[in-house]
Order: sequence, then C-alpha cells, then structure tokens
Amino acid sequence: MIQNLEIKRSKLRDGIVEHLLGMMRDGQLKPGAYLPNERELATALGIGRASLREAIHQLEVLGYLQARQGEGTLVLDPSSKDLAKPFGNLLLGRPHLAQELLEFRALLEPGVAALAATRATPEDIKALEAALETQHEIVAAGQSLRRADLEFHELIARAAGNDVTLQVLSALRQLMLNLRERALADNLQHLTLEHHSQIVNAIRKRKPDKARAAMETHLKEVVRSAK
Amino acid sequence: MIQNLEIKRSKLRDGIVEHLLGMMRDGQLKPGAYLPNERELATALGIGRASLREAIHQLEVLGYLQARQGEGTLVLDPSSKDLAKPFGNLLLGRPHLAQELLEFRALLEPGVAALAATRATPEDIKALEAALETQHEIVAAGQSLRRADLEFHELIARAAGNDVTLQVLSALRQLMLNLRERALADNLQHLTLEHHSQIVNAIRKRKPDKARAAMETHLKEVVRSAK
DNA sequence: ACCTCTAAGTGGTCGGATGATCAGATGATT
DNA sequence: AATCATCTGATCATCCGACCACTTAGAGGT
Repeated sequence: MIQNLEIKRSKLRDGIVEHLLGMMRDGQLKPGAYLPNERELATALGIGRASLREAIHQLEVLGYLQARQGEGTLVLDPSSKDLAKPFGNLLLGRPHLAQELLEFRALLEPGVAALAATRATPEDIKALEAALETQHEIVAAGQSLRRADLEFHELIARAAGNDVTLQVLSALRQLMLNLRERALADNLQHLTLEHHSQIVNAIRKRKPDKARAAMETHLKEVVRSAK
Repeated sequence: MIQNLEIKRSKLRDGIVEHLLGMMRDGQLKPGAYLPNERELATALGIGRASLREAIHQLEVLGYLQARQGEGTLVLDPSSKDLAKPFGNLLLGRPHLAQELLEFRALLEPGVAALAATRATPEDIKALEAALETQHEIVAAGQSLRRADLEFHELIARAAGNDVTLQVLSALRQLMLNLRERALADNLQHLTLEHHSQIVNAIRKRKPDKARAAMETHLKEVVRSAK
C-alpha cells in the first residue's frame, strides 16, 4: 500500500473544530458574541459534551475563543487579536529558541522597512515622525526607550501594508517582551535614536534600499549588544 | 478572605499541563516513551479523566504529545520537529490574502539564503546539488517542478540553521499549497532552474550577498508570474 | 512456519451529576 | 430615590462510570 496518510484519523473533535471555524468564517459566529451553551450546542451538533469541550478548549488554546466560567464562551476576533498568546504557547518550555527569534526578526525587518519606504502613506510618515519626536523626549528625560521602540517597529510594519507580516512581527515582539526585560544602556539609546532617524528619513524619501540598510545595521547592533 | 485573589483563574487543566511539561523537562518523560494510560495517570494525579484528557489534548495541539487510539499516548521530541504542525493550526482558518503570503515569503527568504551561504555544511551543499540534479531530470521529463521546488526551498531554510525560520517557512508553504495549486508554465520552469542554480552556486561559494540577490530576483519573478 | 481470530489494553465518546462562578434580578437599608 | 447586600438562574469546570473503536499481541489451528 502506498500512503494511507494522515486523514484516516478523523478524531471527532477535529471535525467540531473545523465546523466552529467555518461558522466563524461564515459570520454565524461573530467576534464579541457568545457561543450557545455547551449542552445545547452539543445536542445540536449531535455529539457529547466531552468532545465539544475538547474542541472548544483547542480553539481557546489557539486564541479563537475564551471560555468564562459562569458567563459563557466568548468568540474572539482572530484578525485583530494578536497571535502572541498562541505563539507563546508554542514556545512554552522551549526557551532555547530565544536567540533564534532575534535572528528571525533581523531576517525579516529589513525587507519590511524597504516595503514601508515604497508604500507608506503620508499618515504613516507623520506617525513615524511623531514617534521619533516622542523618543527624543524620552531619552532626554532619561527614561527607558523600550516601549517606544516596540511601537516604532510596529508602526513600520503597519506602513509596509502587509497584514501577515504585521501580525507575525507583533506576536514576536510580544514574546520577546516577556522573555527578556533588558534595558538598553544609555549610550545605546542615543545610537538607537540615530538609527531610527535614518530609517524614517529613508522611508520619507522613498528609498527602499536605504531603509533596508539602515534597519539592518540597527538590528545588527541590537543583536550585538544582547550577547 | 485573605490573600490569593490572583491565582483563582487557574483552571485545573492548566496545572496538569504545567505538571506534564515539568515531567518532560525533568526527564521523567522522555521522547519516544508512552504516557501511563489515562485511567492510571488520572488517579495518580488525583484528578478526573476528563480533565486529564483536556490537558493531554492541549499538549497534543502544541506538538508535545501524540495520542494514538488503541496504542497509547506518545511523548514527542519538542526540540527537533514539528513546530510546523502547531504553527499550521495557528494560521488555520484565518483569512489571508494569498498575495500577502507570497510577499511575506519574498520578504523572508532572501535573508535566509544569505544565512545559508554563511552556515551551510558540506552535507547541506551536497543535498542542494542533488536536488538541483533531480530538478533537471524532472524538467527534462516534462513533469511538474512544483514538489521539487518546495523541497528545494526547504533545504535552503534548513541550511540556514535557524529552527524558527525553518518552521515558519514550512508552515507557510503548507498553507500556500492548500490555497493554490498553480502549475508553473514551461518557460518559467527553465527560468526557475536557472535561478536555483545561481542560488546554489552562491551558497557553495559562500557569497551571502549573491545568494540574497539571486533569491530576491527569483521570488520577484514568481510573484510577477502569479499575478 | 504461516495465517486467523480472539482477547486484553488503550484512547475516544457519551450522558448524567455535582461544584464553582458570574450576571442580573430582587429586596432591604440608608 | 439611591445604594448595597443577597438571592436566583445560567453557565462553565470537574468528576464519574459506562460503552465504543482501534491496536496489538498471543493463542490456536492449519
């Protein structure tokens, strides 16, 4: 026999997962609404509550639902909700991947910056300039640049106009935020500011290659300082 | 009435999940071994079988375990393989524009190729050359290059030596495979072959910039032909 | 030695029962 | 009338015991 592949294992709950996902796609289940209670839903689907509960739990782990005892099971918005939580679960107990996460980000973001340079709307550029201003103030006040730095990179991802990229990066940042609460040294903060300025300049002038290069050197510096 | 207002949200199964993960970290549960059967384990942990099953199911979704009906529950090796499966679940059912997926890939892979040029082992290079050979034969036979193309890109990601990247890309490919079964035109197949050769050459000669550039033009062509 | 088929063990599913928790209705107090 | 405490119903969380479906290994016959 050639392949009996994977599809023979149709655990009932997997079917339920698919069914619920389908209902969410079709709009029968909209974000913010509650699922029918477990007993009703189970009988409606013609399955036992145990199976339904496992399916619901799976979707909860993946970030589509949120079950609240005594209240109901809430349907979340998968597009706006960050992938950070499921991403975090993914790395549960695999701390050795932290360094690789940094590298992954360094691999992706230069291209994102280049994209941003070609696609950024005037509003995007304004937001970036405002963020830059804020960062100057923060450094002048001697506070941590960490939070503003994250927002800055998110703005760039948004300006690149690719939702997949935006979500992946946002999940990544959230993760790194949890993994390491490393404060940048003061001299590095000034360097960071300088880099950010160059990036924004390149985007404003629509110079993709310059934006890419600036982001590259910026992240290289970050990786170097993290060692 | 006293403190502990915070930990109330500890669903019992989460505790079980942590407990099992701990056992896997401690080496009490080694990859390749089987979990005690559900009935025993449940009584040993002092919980009901349903709760244990939800915990096991969660770890299965995350890729740590694999339950097999009639056989047992297998402990997987979380460090080596199959982050791809949970990652695939992650993107399951989220509405994505195919175009954005392609773009995301085009954003990431050039950097991956550059990394591969600096890190590829002799074995990696040999595998790439063998894959190239196979591709020539396939084109000569007039068959579809699609499958071999996917394997080729996977080999490069593997040569880059970054597991996160490898798994993200592999999940991405799986997704695109489901989205569109588009065959490459014949003239494009020769072009693809040419590009692949250039990439392998750059990797063999340890020229990261050339590898990056070659991959970039390659993917640009793919995107262009997909419109 | 080979094949068949049974039996034990395992995860998969079911339905009911009980406990814990929350939101809204009800009623008492101010 | 407004505020607060309590009650009530609904819902998820957990447990239990039974049965179903599948895999494996071994007994037994050929």
